[in-house]
Amino acid sequence: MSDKQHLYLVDGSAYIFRAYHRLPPLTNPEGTPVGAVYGYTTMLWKLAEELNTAEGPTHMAVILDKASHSFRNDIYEDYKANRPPPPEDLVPQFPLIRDATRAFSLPCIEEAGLEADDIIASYAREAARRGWDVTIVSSDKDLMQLVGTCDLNAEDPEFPGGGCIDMLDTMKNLRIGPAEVEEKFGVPPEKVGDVLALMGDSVDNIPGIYGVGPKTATKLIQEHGSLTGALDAAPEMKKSKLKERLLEGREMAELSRILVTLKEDAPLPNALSEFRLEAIPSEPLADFLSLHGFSSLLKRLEAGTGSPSRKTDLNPAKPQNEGAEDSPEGNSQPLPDMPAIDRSTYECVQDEKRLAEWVELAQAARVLAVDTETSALDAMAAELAGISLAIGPNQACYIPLAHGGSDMFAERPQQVALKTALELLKPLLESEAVLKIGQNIKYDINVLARHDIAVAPVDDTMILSFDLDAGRSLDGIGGGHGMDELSERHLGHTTMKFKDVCGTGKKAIPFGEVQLDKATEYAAEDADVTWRLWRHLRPRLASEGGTRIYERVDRPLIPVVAHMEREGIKVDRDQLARLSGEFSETMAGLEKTIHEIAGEEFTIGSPKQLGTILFEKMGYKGGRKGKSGQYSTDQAILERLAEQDAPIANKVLEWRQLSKLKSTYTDALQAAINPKTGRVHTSYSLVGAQTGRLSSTDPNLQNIPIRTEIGRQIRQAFVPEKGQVLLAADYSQIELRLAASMADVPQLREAFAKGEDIHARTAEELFGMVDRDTRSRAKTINFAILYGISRWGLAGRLGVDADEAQAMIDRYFERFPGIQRYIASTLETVRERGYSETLFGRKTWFPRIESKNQTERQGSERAAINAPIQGTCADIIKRAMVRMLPALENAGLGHVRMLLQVHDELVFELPEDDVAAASAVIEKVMGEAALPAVTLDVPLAIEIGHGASWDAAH
DNA sequence: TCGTTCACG
DNA sequence: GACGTACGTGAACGAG
Repeated sequence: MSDKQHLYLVDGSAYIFRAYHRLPPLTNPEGTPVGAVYGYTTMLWKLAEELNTAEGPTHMAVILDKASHSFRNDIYEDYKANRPPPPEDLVPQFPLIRDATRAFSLPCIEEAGLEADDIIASYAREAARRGWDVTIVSSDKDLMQLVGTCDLNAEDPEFPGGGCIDMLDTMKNLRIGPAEVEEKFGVPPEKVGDVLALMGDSVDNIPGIYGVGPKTATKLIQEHGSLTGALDAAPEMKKSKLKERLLEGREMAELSRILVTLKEDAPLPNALSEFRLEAIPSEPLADFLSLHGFSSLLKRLEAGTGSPSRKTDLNPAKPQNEGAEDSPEGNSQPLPDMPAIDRSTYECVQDEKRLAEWVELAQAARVLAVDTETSALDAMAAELAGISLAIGPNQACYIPLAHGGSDMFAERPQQVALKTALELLKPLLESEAVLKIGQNIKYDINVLARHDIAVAPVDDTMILSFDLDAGRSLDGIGGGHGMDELSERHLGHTTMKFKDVCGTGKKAIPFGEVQLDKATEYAAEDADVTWRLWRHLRPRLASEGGTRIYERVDRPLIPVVAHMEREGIKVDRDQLARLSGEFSETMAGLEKTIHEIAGEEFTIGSPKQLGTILFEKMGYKGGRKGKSGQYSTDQAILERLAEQDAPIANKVLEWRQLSKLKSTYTDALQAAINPKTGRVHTSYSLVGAQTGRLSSTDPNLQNIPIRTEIGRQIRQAFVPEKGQVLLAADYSQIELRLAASMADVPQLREAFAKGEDIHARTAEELFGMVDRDTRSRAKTINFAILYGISRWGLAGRLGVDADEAQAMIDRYFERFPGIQRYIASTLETVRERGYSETLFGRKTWFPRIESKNQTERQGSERAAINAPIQGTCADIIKRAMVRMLPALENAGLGHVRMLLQVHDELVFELPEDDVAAASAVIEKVMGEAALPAVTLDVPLAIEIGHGASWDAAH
């Protein structure tokens, strides 16, 4: 449909307020503030660039608010009465907004007595009625009422098809369609007005009903269908605050309903056809840009790159990475052999005979999706509530095992006894001949391991997704590999949500208290979806080159990491409690001193209050910073103040350190001790970091203090069992070694081969001499290289100006040309293919690598330079972990326990007498972990220590 | 829920 | 000359 019209309506007034608060206070050469104007101009530029895409606008107009008085004030005089006057330095920018709009040769619409929202609504409806698509460029929630497809207009033969209305939030780069609206409000767009009327709006001074916020408002509309429905139902509600408020507030709600209703039939001052976009003439635009000193845009305009103009023929647009995050190519075809998900087909297995039949069916199927339902999220503490199985699409069941037991059930429902069920399932779950598929199956492995079932072999859809698509979806929780998201993306199916089954917050119930019919629908669907995802993702491994990393690294790692989590690590509760006490005391003293110095009491932990005290009350210099307009009070700033003889700064720093250590470590770790095992069991995420690293949560054991003396006391609380020691083995300088090998830097390779001090060698190369200062600078530069260098970043770190930093970078590249070649070729490959690759073939996608947003693009570039190095390091230690326990076993050291992984370090627990023998095995396995798949040009050196605590092992 | 700060590699 | 600083994480806290 190349003749489809697409109208963009830009909500200019709303935009400039956001731009004003988001951008630094720039001024033009004449000294007029133009920050918001600049933001507005770049936004129009961005939209204009979309002219060239198939999705882009064919028509565009900017709508502005003309005056503060509108017809709503005639109805309700307090409408928008709470609005503070616009900030002083924004006022002179309003007229410039019109200039900017004209500079783009775009029509600019404003009408007295009507707000921008009403004009937008009226144009949007008119255009959609004609079958045009409409995009409203705004994030105003009131406008979300308009989103959706217009009904076909059967009575109007001239315009038979309805167009779609959606929204675009250019700041967040988000498209808002009906699904997003429903996600935000819990109701479809046409009912958004009802929700808004109930909740009111303090900014516009729309009263709503007192005490009703978004949550309650949504619930009321969901339950009663409409505002009137909810208000009418109030007298029948059971006695409650809510009921009273609804009864009392009825009038206010009805008034609010009128205020939030958009006027959709306002007379239109211009015909839609006048909004037709052609190429944007560059002279007025160039004049405007140069007048206000927007020289980067001017340069782009002159260079013709990104010059906004509509091409006459729409080339079939080549796939744009930017838009690809929610639909990786080749993923969207429906799977022809799969029927739609039908929850009514799921079976609840409540007797032994039926369970035995299912086991037999699964044995025959050879592929089985498994999901365990439990009372909590902690695999080491949660109780098993039931198990679901799936052997094909819509062939799924739920086996309740511990449902009922509270008074929510009249009587405990019929179910197979836990012990009997597990006996029947054990041979199936342990059968070499049956592949068990799970979504994050490490969790199920651990839950079932506590019932003496060793689930194997396994496949994991979450990890399949990670190995195929890491980095491709940048949004969402779970890194974009959660089941709900995968189901949506690959199956086009919206799953039942856990919170709809178990509730949320205080009212949440454990899964075992869910009624069986509902529990079956939810649990069996999870298994069904998992099975389908596997069918979809697994074949992609082979066709997209994911087999190597999945089969050789990540899949074998699952049982290994599961085992480490079950082992846990002992912590000395008394030692932690003692530290907590000490920290509290010291903090109390510091707090007193700080308050005395400040001359008043305040919350030291509040950066906002602290900033006010330091920079306003006490008058220290160090200005405001950051996008929120708040004073920054971070470590670097406080250290600078301390140097300027601000005694309070050091006290605050010390207080901060103790506060952090106490709340994050000494207190939290005590609470994390598992009462059954007496140890702390972290949970590792295998998809936690885009680069392939693990991450650790609940508690995070990958960030236990080590850098300061006081922090190290916490490490001392990590201890072995009696008669044993902790042993820590870490890769020395592994990322630099990998860089030297991958980028081919002969001097560094040679230094590593000889076991030289690598930073000293770098200093020698760069500065021709080695002393403390040059070595330290060299070290900083070495790390900067690993992270993707920028001269500003390096300048900041070294305390030199950008020119000097640039000179050092030039020097570095001159001495080590391999590094420069590596960076260039890595970026080239990533731009071409969209992803980076480790030596072992792990892909990380960078959808923003060609972003037109400079900050975003440069950020992606730095990440893309770092990813192959960090990722290769992750691959190597993962391979070592997979081989470690069998190697120890072979050496007669089967009782050595591997407890923790911290990116380049492994921690073990073993009898003191075995340290020498185990060290030899550990060093060999870690040192040779890349082989035979990859031969590095540098040796991997391992440092090993042991002792009576984790601290002592270093 | 978001932003800030800070613990680690 | 603008970005407001290097890469990758997770937890706690205050504030709205």
